[in-house]
Amino acid sequence: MEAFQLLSRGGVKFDKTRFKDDVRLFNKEKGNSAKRKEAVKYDSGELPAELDFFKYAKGGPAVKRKAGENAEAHDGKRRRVDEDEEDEDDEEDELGREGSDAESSSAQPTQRHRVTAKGSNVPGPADSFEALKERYHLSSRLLTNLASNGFKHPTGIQSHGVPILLEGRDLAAISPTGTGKTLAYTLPVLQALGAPAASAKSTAGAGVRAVILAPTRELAHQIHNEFLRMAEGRKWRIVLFSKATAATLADKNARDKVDVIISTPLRLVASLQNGTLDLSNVRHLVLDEADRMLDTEFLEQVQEVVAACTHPSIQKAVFSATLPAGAEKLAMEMLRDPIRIVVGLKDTPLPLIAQSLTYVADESSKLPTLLTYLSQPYNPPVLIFVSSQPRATSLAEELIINGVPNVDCLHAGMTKKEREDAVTRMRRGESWVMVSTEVMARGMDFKGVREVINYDFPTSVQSYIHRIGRTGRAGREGKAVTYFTNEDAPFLKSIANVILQSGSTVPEWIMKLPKPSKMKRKAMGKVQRGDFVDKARKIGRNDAIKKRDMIAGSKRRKEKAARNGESSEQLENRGGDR
DNA sequence: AAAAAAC
Repeated sequence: MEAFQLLSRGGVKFDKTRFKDDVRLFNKEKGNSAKRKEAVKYDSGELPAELDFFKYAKGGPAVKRKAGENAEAHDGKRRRVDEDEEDEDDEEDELGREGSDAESSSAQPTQRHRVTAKGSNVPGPADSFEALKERYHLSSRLLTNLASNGFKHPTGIQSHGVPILLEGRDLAAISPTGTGKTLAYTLPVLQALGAPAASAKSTAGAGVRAVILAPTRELAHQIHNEFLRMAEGRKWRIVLFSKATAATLADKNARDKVDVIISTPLRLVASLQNGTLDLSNVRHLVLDEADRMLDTEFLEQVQEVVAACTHPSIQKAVFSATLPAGAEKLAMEMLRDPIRIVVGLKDTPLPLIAQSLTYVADESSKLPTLLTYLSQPYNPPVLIFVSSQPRATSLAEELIINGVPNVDCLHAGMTKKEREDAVTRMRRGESWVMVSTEVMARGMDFKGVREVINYDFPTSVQSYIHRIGRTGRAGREGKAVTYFTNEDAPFLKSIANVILQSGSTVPEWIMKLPKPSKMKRKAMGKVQRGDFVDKARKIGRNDAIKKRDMIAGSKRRKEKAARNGESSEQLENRGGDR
């Protein structure tokens, strides 16, 4: 526990302004002197030099890249793919930076990914932000804010999605992680607001006019930041809904001056049930991470929010990088005459994320494998996913005990402040190794993340796609490693298929594994350690795979053998399970 | 299929 407290040290207040500039620093944009100045200001002032974690990297014991080299390489690559957007939540950051990165890129983002649109009277895409101004009178203020935040060219989801939303249509948008989805709804919502509710000129009626729902606090916070950046210079009241802000809105007068609310569902539902919130004037409702929001655990809450949005001309939109059939059906049912657009291949990670699978025989082999990995040169920060809160805590402790520097931990069991601090350290590049649960899997946009390690196997293809999507954002390269044990074998093939589909390679023997359903049944049926994979190393993979079918019965054999006094070694040589 | 997250 002591070690864990270490994790929560460094009580840096989460500060949006500062955060924004952190992001800029990462981009080390050239040719934007205004931004550069700001960056410099922070560099020499509030922001510690360590913000540039490459410096750390240089001095750190286990880090391979040198300061300049890393950044250079990174920059060069970024140029190749600038246009995709990020996932659901991305900050504009990537996108915007994207713009600056794209300076040398002649390719149009929108041509990079195939975009498919379905629906009636689909508006054509806009090739540039200026085109949005011409076609839809996108406000000069928004254009200015786009430019000052470094957004030069719309990504695929932006050029297709923004016109649809500006025309007031309902939208289901599927676009890979890190391709700028957040901005794709931020712009139209702000454009539609017009005069702030608080201003005398407002004709919008009383009460909040736009609601954005996201599955985690961290993501809601990030979206809020994005809204604030695009709203700069306007008096819109954009509220990140929390217990504290909800309290201040208990007063109806204050409430009626709010333009946009960004919230997690339950928080909103609580206020609705209190009677301290009225959504009858909401004209725009966005579900970010839509498939997650339509999960059974969230569905009821979301439906309650939807039901509370009673304005007849409400526009609804859902965004995600993944949208399984079940979720899509639910989404389509709540939309009116929707347009559905898919950027790239649905449910496929970005090809610029280099993915690999690493076999670790069992749980006990994971930590040594990770420690070995972290003792060699790597690219910080590394984001490590585990399956539960206790495992996140204990893995972080283990890493600290083993001398890994700058380890952080983030899960929903931590206090609000601890969570905020962890995010801040991450944003500043102070974390080299961040151990987290599924809470970080979706939407979070940390530009610097080079590597994702799935220490615990993801529990779904969607989880896999979102987790590894924390890297490779806004056209950058990324690397994702997934550990698998014998117990994960039943789910291995589905992940392997995803990897193949997105252009990375997997060992041939994995693809020869039988159908997941069949394997799963075997795994559930008492095969303790279906360690056929382990055997594969000794006796050749194909043989091992054949033997796998014998594993189910092996326990019985084992018991019998034990009775006969046969050693497990002998058993193993016969190909039976231990 | 299974856990995490939401207050």
